[in-house]
Amino acid sequence: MKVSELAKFADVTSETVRYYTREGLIIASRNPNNGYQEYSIEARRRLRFIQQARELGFSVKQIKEILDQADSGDSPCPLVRDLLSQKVPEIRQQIAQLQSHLAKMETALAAWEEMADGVPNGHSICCLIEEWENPECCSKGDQA
Amino acid sequence: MKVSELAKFADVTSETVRYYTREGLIIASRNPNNGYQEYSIEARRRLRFIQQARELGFSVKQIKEILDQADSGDSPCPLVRDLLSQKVPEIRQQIAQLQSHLAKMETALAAWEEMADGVPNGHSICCLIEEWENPECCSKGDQA
DNA sequence: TTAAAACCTATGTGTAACACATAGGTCAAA
DNA sequence: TTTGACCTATGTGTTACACATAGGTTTTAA
Repeated sequence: MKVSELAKFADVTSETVRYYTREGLIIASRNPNNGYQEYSIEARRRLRFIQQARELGFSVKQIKEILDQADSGDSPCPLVRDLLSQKVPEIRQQIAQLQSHLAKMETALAAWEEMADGVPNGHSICCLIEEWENPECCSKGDQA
Repeated sequence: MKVSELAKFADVTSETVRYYTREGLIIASRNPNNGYQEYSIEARRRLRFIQQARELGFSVKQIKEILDQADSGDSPCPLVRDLLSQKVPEIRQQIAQLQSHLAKMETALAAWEEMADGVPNGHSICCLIEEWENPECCSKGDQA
């Protein structure tokens, strides 16, 4: 199958297929008549594998390592387990950070409901942001 | 103050200070004797503002818009509120996605505890990933 | 049959927010 | 005075593609 056929099959763009091919994650042969890329059923399986691994949070580089290991005949499973258990605490931290952001943003938005819009006055740009950790400046008539 | 002094003050690298300066978020004058960048107290305030806005999840580009608006004498507060209320649902979705990832990863890791490492066998690369949505293939002695 | 539409190719650029390297000028201390 | 720590500008690398360009190929429709 050609690039766009494989792409449609996996619901990605042709660019993505070409990218994975360039990076060596998918192997293609050449149609000698026109130089087009030719993908086999095997390529389709690999692309699905790549998608699942991406969904699990692996980077393209890491997936290449996994595929290379599998291609060389070794079991990639220990590597996969290793990478994944490293990733779990990272994800946890990302979630915690986002939740903290979200809480701050919601607090700020709620506090700003009844605050007037300050005009920049030389020592303050936007008190909404500058005082967002203790939003009180604007409500005291501290405007320009 | 010079680049590295400002950087130390705000606990960022000199590169970051230079980057913000290049992008026009911070304004510096030139020391005519040696061509060095000279930052004022005002620059320090702006840098702190930038850091707080970044912590709130604003992009550098958005912060530039906010600063430009403030510099032109208009209140940036409506813009800030607008951007922030757009951001809240995005963050929510990011959190949901990460939590879904995390759950999948933890399920997979737990299921893999007792599974043998499969060796790639032509129709499977790493069943840990390929079957991670219903992890059962490996436990059935489905190895090479 | 032919011409246009739709595909393919390779190459290069852009994205976000910096980090790092290079090459060379400047300044403070020993 | 020399050495080390600073500064300058410029260019490259990062991630995972998307998009543009220029040109060859294949398919479809008039």
